[in-house]
Amino acid sequence: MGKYKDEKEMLENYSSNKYVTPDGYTSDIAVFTIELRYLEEHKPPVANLKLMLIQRSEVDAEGEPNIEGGKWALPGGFVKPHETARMAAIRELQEETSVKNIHLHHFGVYDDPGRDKRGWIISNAFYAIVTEDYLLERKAAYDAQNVELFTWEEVQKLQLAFDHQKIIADAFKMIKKDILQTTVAKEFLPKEFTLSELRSVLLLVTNDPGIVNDSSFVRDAPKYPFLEVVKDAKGKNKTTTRTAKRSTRLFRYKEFEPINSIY
Amino acid sequence: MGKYKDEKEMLENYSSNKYVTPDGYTSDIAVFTIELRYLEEHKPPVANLKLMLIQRSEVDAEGEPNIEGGKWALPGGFVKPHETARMAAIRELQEETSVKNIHLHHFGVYDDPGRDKRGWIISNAFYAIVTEDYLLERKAAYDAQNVELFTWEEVQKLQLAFDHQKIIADAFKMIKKDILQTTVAKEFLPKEFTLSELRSVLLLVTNDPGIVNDSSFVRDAPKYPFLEVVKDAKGKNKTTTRTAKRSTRLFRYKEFEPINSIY
DNA sequence: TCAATAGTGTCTATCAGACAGTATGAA
DNA sequence: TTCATACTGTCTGATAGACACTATTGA
Repeated sequence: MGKYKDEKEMLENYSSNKYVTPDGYTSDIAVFTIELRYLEEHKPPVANLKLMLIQRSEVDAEGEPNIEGGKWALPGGFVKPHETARMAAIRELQEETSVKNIHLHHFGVYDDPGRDKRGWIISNAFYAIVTEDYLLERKAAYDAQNVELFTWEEVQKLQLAFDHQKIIADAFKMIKKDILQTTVAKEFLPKEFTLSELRSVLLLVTNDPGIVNDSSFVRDAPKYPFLEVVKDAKGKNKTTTRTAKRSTRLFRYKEFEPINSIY
Repeated sequence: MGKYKDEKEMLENYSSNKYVTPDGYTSDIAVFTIELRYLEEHKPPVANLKLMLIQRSEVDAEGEPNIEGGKWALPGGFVKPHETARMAAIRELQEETSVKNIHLHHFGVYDDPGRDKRGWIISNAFYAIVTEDYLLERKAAYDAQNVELFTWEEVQKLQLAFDHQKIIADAFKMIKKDILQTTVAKEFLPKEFTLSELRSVLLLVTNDPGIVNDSSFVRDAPKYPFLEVVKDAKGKNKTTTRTAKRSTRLFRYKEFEPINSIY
């Protein structure tokens, strides 16, 4: 028989000192936006996939030199006790961009020993999708130098903090895959959108002829099981003229995720 | 100016005591196997997706009552410093099943506060795929009571340790999705396999008519861009009679992962 | 021979890609 | 009227699902 009489007593005597434990548990968030630029009236938008980065300050709150100061990095921070990594990511996003109710997707854990000079620090990587207006609004509130949107090509040229170059490469890979294989594209679009708007998002990540050819796309898209045309009270198709002079149908996503087999 | 003259000095004074840190960082592995049972000679096998669980001992090495003792659980354990969660998973798998070079896929992080009574303990969940013979061999070496293979239906009836019920539910969901959307099915099959063997794996996770209908499947499968027929030295199709009296073609996977769009 | 699995042939409806052509409405 | 975008029509070849049929071989 052991020295504890039951599990309760055993738990009270449990100490994490028995094990070496991590020095920190963090969440980093790759905040994506697709700029849907309506360059001219009554024209479909031009799309651009961009990532938000912040420039780390040279000194911390106490005036000490900041770790990886001056470099560009993903927003994020330490997970507090009684929080999950996801909760921390949501909190950090609110603190840093005042964005709520956002699509947050966990896509990896980064725990290479040596990824952070401060010690054994584990990062949970999420990507978030934010509409452009949120970020533009928010950017004004910041020191303009500190927050910037970058395309993948631009990111590659930057000096990034920690292993964020790797995290960001994975984030772009994942989001491009997810746009094609899930219905996340909806997070980049208004609730009700035209087919040309959807198409401009998809063209960022594929050159499939069925999407490149606009008449094939408009023929097939209304049959997708996860899309539906928006009707008004009288049962007529709801339309807009923001992408063309001729009024065009609006679509929305249904609440359901298809799974597409490779076989 | 701060009290440290450079980053080096600052790092030397960095202490993780500034933050509350996790009490443990672990990896848990959902070890799957597909029993391909060749019930009769010259017949296609019957497939069954099973998960390996271990029964936690009532007392630990020191004779103390073990946390969640007696319950069934995923194999796994603490990540050591200078290890990644993946390295720990590989190590635990070797220690517990002596299995090497196995397909390991990270599919989630479980960090709900309160998921482990011992404190703030984070688990990285992986699924692994192991051929049946590995496990059968290994099972003999264990106390027979301790290791068992379970189907999803069987798992649901068990009392499981920690939040392993949730992790396992996610694991089954993920592996079923991955079998259809990636080429992991190959991990369940011999290097060279017949179409009926592949079909019996796929039938576990789909009832798509193109796979259910055997003649449609054999017509289309040779055209899949990630499959190829195995040729012998003379350029003739390599065959086997393990699934039929008539000799049948062998296939193998090519080194490439297709991505299938829902659009 | 029969039974069981592998594989082929064929029919029909649908679909994909290409592209021509029509509809609409602001300028 | 022109032009750009939103659609519709149509042609052709490929594909999907269904299912009948042939091939092979051990028992």
